[in-house]
Amino acid sequence: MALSRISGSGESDLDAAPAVDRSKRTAIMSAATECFLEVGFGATSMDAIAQRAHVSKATVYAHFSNKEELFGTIVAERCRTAFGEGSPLTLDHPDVAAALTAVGHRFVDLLLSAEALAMYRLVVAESPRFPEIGRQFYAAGPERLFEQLSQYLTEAGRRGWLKVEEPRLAAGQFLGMLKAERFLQRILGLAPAAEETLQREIDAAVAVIMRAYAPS
Amino acid sequence: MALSRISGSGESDLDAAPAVDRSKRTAIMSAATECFLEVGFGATSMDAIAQRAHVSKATVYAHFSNKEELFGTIVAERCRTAFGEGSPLTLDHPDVAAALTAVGHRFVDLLLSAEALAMYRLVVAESPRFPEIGRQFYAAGPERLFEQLSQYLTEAGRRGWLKVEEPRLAAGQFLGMLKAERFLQRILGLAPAAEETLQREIDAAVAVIMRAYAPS
DNA sequence: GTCTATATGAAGATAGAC
DNA sequence: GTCTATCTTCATATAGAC
Repeated sequence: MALSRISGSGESDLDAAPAVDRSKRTAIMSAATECFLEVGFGATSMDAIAQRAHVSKATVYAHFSNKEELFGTIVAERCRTAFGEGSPLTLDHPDVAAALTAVGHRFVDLLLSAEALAMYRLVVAESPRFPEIGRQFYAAGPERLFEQLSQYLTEAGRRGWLKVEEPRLAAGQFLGMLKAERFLQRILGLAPAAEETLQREIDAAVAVIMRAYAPS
Repeated sequence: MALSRISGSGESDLDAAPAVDRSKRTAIMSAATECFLEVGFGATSMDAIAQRAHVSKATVYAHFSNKEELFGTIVAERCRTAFGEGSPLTLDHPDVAAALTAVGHRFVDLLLSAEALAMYRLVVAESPRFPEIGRQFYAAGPERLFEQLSQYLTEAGRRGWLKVEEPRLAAGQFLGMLKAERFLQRILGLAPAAEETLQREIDAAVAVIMRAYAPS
């Protein structure tokens, strides 16, 4: 947790006056992020945010005109950073099964992390009220992952390691198999599965893909 | 929907004994269900429920001691009924691919229905506050489906139609492949996929299972 | 049980001093 | 910009008549 460093998309070299401002603004966003992720939009009060940020409520309103804007700003910021900027998924590995296994582990770890679960819950709950955040979330997270894996599968197909006619679809199948059950169980608050169970499921998903898309 | 049938000046023709009480309670539950599914727990006011049920707010409190109890009652009731009592998934078909395709269609249709999406969103959003509903939802919905499909795969394996060592896992893989992307896109408010796209994905998922678990 | 009317409190947002 | 104090709205919940 503890997202302490929040700056906009650019480096503002003008750090003369807004020095204090920045620090308060950062504290507010940090506090608000925690509150929203913990109890959701509706149950988070501006009082609670101000209190956690060690700031008066009026100061919060000096930086964000209302609760919706604060929420939107935070989720947008979170979408840009939470999924990793570069995502160095080096998929040049010659062993397809090993590469898929590595991707699978990374995916499952990310997906089942407490922060990802909280973020997902928040976006799902509020996307009807804030249609934009659903779009942003999907584009920043799942979409990019699908795209990366899809490109890898395309390349693997080109080299004859696999026989995939629709890489995008195959990528969805692989990630879907990994997500199955476990994510749903966690998001609904059921007891988490054992580590070795997850390991087995990743291996099984890889095996299915390898068999189903084996070059004839 | 809108079960709210209010007999105006005391003309209860066909109804005999528990007329008044039941009818109000039913109207309240029906109205509350609609409200909760539409805007969620937090954004639903008891005033709105009373108004939609054509009942005073005090009457609502005469039947349910508070908002939480009303919510819990409704979701529990919904979990029991929404997923179908019998679920006549007749999986005795000799053609495995056809059977899986049928299951796939049913699953996808249910999953992408407006009501299922609303219910899912509600449960996901509120399960931290109401831990019990997450459990109930999973047991009544996904768990039963997994179990049914798992039993079918077990039987198919026994008859030599497939070679599945872990039916539960394979069931999860199949349903996970079907759920991939589309459900997420819908739950996040993105544009729905074309019908033919869904059809293709179901066929592709069936094909993967058939190839991966083909008897050697 | 059901209604009208109201108590109580919480939360979003603002006024005005510094 | 930042604070304290306050306004205003609205939602939960209840009181009391019928």
